[in-house]
Amino acid sequence: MFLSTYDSKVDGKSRVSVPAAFRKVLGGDDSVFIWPSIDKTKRCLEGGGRDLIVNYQKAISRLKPMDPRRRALEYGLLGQCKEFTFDAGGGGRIVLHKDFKEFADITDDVKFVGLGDRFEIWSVKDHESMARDMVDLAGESLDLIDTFNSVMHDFGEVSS
Amino acid sequence: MFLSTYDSKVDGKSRVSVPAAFRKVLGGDDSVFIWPSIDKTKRCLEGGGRDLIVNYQKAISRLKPMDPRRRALEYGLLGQCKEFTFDAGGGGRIVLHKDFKEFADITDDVKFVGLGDRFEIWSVKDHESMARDMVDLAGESLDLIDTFNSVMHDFGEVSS
DNA sequence: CCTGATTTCCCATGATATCCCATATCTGTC
DNA sequence: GACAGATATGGGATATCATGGGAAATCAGG
Repeated sequence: MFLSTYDSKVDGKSRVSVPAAFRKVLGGDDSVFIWPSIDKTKRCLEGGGRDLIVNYQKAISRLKPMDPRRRALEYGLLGQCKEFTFDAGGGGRIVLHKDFKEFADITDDVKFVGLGDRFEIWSVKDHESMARDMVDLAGESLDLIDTFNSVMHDFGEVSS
Repeated sequence: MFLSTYDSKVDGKSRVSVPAAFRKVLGGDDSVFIWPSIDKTKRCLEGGGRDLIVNYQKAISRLKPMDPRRRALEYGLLGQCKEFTFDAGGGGRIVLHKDFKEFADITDDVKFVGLGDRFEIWSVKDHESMARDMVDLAGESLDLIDTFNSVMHDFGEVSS
């Protein structure tokens, strides 16, 4: 699981080091998959491992071929998602392309935010305002997981 | 998987360079298969590897012989699809024939869009308007793959 | 058979991506 | 606190890719 938040920085050659903890999650794969978030409320990049993209592709391929939403997801996800191979001798770095940087307003300092099955890459400025909003909303949402946990406790513990 | 979007250009001899990343997906095969899209809402070319065309042929051959849709797919796909061999010393280029260029309104600058098991080739002009629409709709369709992932997570963990 | 058009093969070049190495910094263990 | 290993960072060398152009082979028509 991609967890926690890490600082990193984009250098003069557009290289950025993926946090070692995230690289461990990738299980030794020598590349990572990153795409501009298609959630319109977020101006950040999203990333994950090969399995995640394969799962997305499978999910998309199960939709009806002529469904406009299928096509939208194909283009918005697969058509934008790019495989980045780690710098062979440079310790877990990838080269962030110009259009990716521009999309997320990234110039130098960035935050990697682990979200479980994937992570996000934010400019520090946008991350601050976003995180402020999220913390407020998280405090108001605790009851959701309490409810979720009690439901799972009733059914999950019994069945396993 | 064919992923991401790449710029390319058709030159004065109708040659266009297939992006190196896509050529890697083809696994070293020295040709690629391209056809005019049979989806009436798209004016673009589609492409893929040999396996894809073989799979399409198999899928089509499973339809009932007298089924008009089978014949439509045969003509629209197999009857239009052409095998393009890469320029032997010219770095992954193919020669795009006149009728293919005309179908997709391609003159010079093009976009290769990876969609997982296949890719599309668009004129830059048509791609822009199409991509604009897709990005909007994609953001509203995220719940489709989130639902899929949560279902797979529930059953995947249990079975593994 | 000849000629012109078309297709395929081949080569060179500049820009960019990838590879590689060294150093600085951080983290965990004793 | 000292030390070793892991990680992050900076810079340069090399390989790859995309592009343009010409030569040679093949095809089509008279």
